[in-house]
Amino acid sequence: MDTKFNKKNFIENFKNNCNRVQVKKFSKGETVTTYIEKRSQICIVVSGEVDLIRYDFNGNKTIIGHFVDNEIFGEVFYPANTNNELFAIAHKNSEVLFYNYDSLSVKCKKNCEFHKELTNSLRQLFLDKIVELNLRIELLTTKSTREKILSYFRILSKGTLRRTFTLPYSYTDLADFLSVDRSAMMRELKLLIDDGFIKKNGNKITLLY
Amino acid sequence: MDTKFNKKNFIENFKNNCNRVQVKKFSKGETVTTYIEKRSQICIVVSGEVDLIRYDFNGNKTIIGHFVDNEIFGEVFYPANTNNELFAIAHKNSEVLFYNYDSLSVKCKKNCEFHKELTNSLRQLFLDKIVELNLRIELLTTKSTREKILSYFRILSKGTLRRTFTLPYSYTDLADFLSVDRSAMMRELKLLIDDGFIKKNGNKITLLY
DNA sequence: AAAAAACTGTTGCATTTGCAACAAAAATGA
DNA sequence: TCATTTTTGTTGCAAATGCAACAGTTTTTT
Repeated sequence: MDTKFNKKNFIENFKNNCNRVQVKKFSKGETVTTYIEKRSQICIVVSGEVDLIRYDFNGNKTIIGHFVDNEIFGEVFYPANTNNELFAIAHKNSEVLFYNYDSLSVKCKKNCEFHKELTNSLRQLFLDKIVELNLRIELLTTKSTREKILSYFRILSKGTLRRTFTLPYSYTDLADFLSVDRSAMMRELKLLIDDGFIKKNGNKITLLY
Repeated sequence: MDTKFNKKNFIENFKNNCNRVQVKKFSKGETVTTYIEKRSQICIVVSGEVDLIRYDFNGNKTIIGHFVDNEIFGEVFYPANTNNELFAIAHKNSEVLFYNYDSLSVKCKKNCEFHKELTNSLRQLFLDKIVELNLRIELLTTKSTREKILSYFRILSKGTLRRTFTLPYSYTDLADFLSVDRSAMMRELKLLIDDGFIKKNGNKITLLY
């Protein structure tokens, strides 16, 4: 993915220079946005971590997304006719940048450089998001917990070019990401160790296959 | 989703006027692209249907995507470090438009209007794709086959504003889309009928909840 | 019009998975 | 530093799900 601009720099500049954006701070546990109003709002994590939480028909709570540095999220990325209530909640103290997708083509008062760049940059951010979502779908569409785990580990291994790597999630969050029951996942991890597929030391994993 | 341009018209114009794109025809069963080379290639279904097929580590075949009119697909939307082999196969006789994402910013020889529009339009196509992928992830992250089915049916019902609607997939394809075993899904459908949640008449479903 | 291919519908059975529950360890924060 | 919260690790059990297999329809192709 030859990203033709530096995402971090871009967002930093944008945040400091353009008066059409807002940056707000949230304490851990606070609601960042509700996915009910502001349909055209795009959010970017400037610092911290934000969870996307679903309360379904029966009131069950599931973490369906987890956003960190420079990731985009917001209701604009979700279909209007969903059944569920979605909430973006600060997982840690966080800073989030907001702006309206609608206002993209309009010049801001400062006539800032960043609006000119925005169209191209946003396309790249969108593409990155698609890649990320397709990756997740690849994992979610495997048939077994074992395959989900192994596929994910193989991806991490390829990404780092190492057989040993550190998990970017806690085991609790990993279970959410893979959409499996945590205890079932832990059980399967133990079986994978017993069967000689992996080694596990805290949140460090070694692939042995 | 206030799409600010007509997708169908846009693609039709693009196809006819810009000499940087190629449109090729494929017979049912032919390989459209392999997701191994041409990393920067974007594909659009002009007519027909294209399946995205995964052969995993163990050689199991799964249909992980299904593209129809004007949908975009291609290797550029997939992470480079995937474990699996992906193939786009024509599900019916199809026409597919190809062009390079790289060449986006370059003017074509005709200096065509469509290249000027392309950036904005593509951003919208990307956004549509994100929405579609998020919808699928919503379904895939429910805990049970019953919830997957009901959630999807509720979405179709809301989309059409009708309690009775026609499924856009065959039951075989629906099972793939929801990533459940077909026979297990059929069993669950019967239970949903017995429990009075739905009625089913061929590929027409009525929600009763 | 006949043959082939794809799809629907169904079932028994084995396995996988989720759920509930709890103790111990680690991390957080007041 | 002590108390609280979060995470990890584990297990028995019940329920959900995948798999295999096959017959009957429907659709497509020749």
